[in-house]
Amino acid sequence: MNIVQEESRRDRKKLQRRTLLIEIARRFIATKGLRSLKVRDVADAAKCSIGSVYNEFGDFDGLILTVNRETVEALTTRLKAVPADDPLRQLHGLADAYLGFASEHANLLRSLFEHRMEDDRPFPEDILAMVMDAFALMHAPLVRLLPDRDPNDVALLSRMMFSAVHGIISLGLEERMVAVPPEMLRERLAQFVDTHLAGLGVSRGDQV
Amino acid sequence: MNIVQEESRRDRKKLQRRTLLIEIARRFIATKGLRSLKVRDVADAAKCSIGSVYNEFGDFDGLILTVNRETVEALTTRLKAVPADDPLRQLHGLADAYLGFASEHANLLRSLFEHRMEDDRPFPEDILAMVMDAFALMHAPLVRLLPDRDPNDVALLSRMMFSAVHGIISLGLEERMVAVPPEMLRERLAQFVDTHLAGLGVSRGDQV
DNA sequence: CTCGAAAATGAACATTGTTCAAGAAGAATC
DNA sequence: GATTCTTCTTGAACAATGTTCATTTTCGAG
Repeated sequence: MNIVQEESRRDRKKLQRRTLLIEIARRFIATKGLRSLKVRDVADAAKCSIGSVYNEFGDFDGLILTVNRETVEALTTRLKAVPADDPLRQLHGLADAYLGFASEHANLLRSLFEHRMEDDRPFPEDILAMVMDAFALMHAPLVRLLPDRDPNDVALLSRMMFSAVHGIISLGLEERMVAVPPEMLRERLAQFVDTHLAGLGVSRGDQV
Repeated sequence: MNIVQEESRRDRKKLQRRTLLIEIARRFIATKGLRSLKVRDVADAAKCSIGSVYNEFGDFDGLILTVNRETVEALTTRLKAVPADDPLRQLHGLADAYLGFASEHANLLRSLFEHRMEDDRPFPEDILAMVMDAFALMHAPLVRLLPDRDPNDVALLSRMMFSAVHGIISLGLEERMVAVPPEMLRERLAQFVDTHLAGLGVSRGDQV
C-alpha cells in the first residue's frame, strides 16, 4: 500500500470532476452573473448528482468561494506579469492590467467583491490575504518613486491608490450607473494615475 | 364625490402601512445586510400578510429598490448640506460627508451598489439618475477651482474623483479585506483629496 | 343598508439550497 | 477471485423563501 504519492484512479477522477465543476460554475458566473448560479444547473451540466457537488464543496458558498479564489489567483498572476523595470511604467501597467482583467471578467470580479457569506460566517482568511497581496503590488514601485517617504506612509498610499483605481474601474464598468464612458476609461485611468503621482511630487522624469 | 384632494381614511392607512413596511425593510437591511431580508419577516414585523407586501411593491425587488431609492435621497440630502462657500472646503466636505454616510449606513449603501435585479430586468432609470446626480455634486466646486479647464474635462474629472473616493471608502469600510485601517480612513481620505488636487495644479491658497 | 370596487389574506405553488439513507464503486485483504 | 471495508454517488425528501390567486374582508358611494 502506497500511502503518499500514488495517484489512484479514484483520486484522478475526483480531481477531474472537481475541475469540471469549477469550470462550469465559473462559466455560469462569468456569463450570467453570480445570482444566476444554481446547484442544479451545475450538477446537470456536469452530468452528476446534486449530492456530488455538496460532497466536493461542502455547500454552495464553498463552490462560489473556490471560483473566487481562482479569480484572485488569475488576477494576481496578471498583475505580477507587469514589467517591473521602470516604476512609473509599472504603476500604469498595474492599473491597466487591472482594468483589462476587470473588463474581460467583470462578473467574476464582482463575484469576488460582492459575494456575502450565508448567515454571519466569516470571510475566508486565505482569500482575504490573497486580495491584500494583490493590492500590495503597487507598493514596490511606489517605494522606488518615493524613496524619502516613511515606508508606512507609502504602504498606506499604495493601498489608497489601489482602492481608488478599483473604485474608478468598478463603477466605470458598471453598465448601469456609468460613471465614466467606457471608451475613455483607459486613458482617463492613466490620467488619474499621473495626476495623483504629480500630487505626490513625482514628475514624469523622476525615474530611478 | 371628491376626486382630487380628499385623503380618504383608506389612503391614509395605505400610506401609513407602506411607510411602515419600508421602515422595517430598511432596518433589516441596515442591521443584517440585504441577504437577510425576507418577505415573511417583513410581513410578520408589520403584522400583515405576505400578499400585502406584494400588493404594495409588486415584487421583492420593488421593496428593495424603494429602500435603495430613499438611501440615495438621504445621501444626496447629506451631500447637498455641505457648505458651498469655499470650493476646496466643499470638496473635502463632500468626501467627508460621503464617508460619514457610508460608515453610518454601510449596509444600506452596499444594498444600493450591490443589488442585482432578478433575471435581466433593467436597473431603474430614476435611481440611476439620482446616483449620477449625487456624483455630479463634485462638479461645481471643481469648476471653480479649475476655471481654465475644458468643462467637459472637469465633468469627467469630478466623476473620476468621486469614483475614486467611493472606492477608497467602500473598500476601506469593508471589515473583511480592510484596505485601510478605519481610524485612519478619515484623515487619509482628506490627504487623498489634497494630493489629487495638488496633482491638478490646485494649491491650498488657490481659493476664489 | 346595500352594493361594488378595492384591499387583505394565507394556502398553495415554484424555485432552490441542503440533508441523508441506501446503494454503487473501488481498494484492501486473504 | 471472493470477501470485506471504505468511500463515493445518488436522488428522493426536506427546508427556506419568493410568488400567485381565489376567497374573504373592508369600506366608501349611492
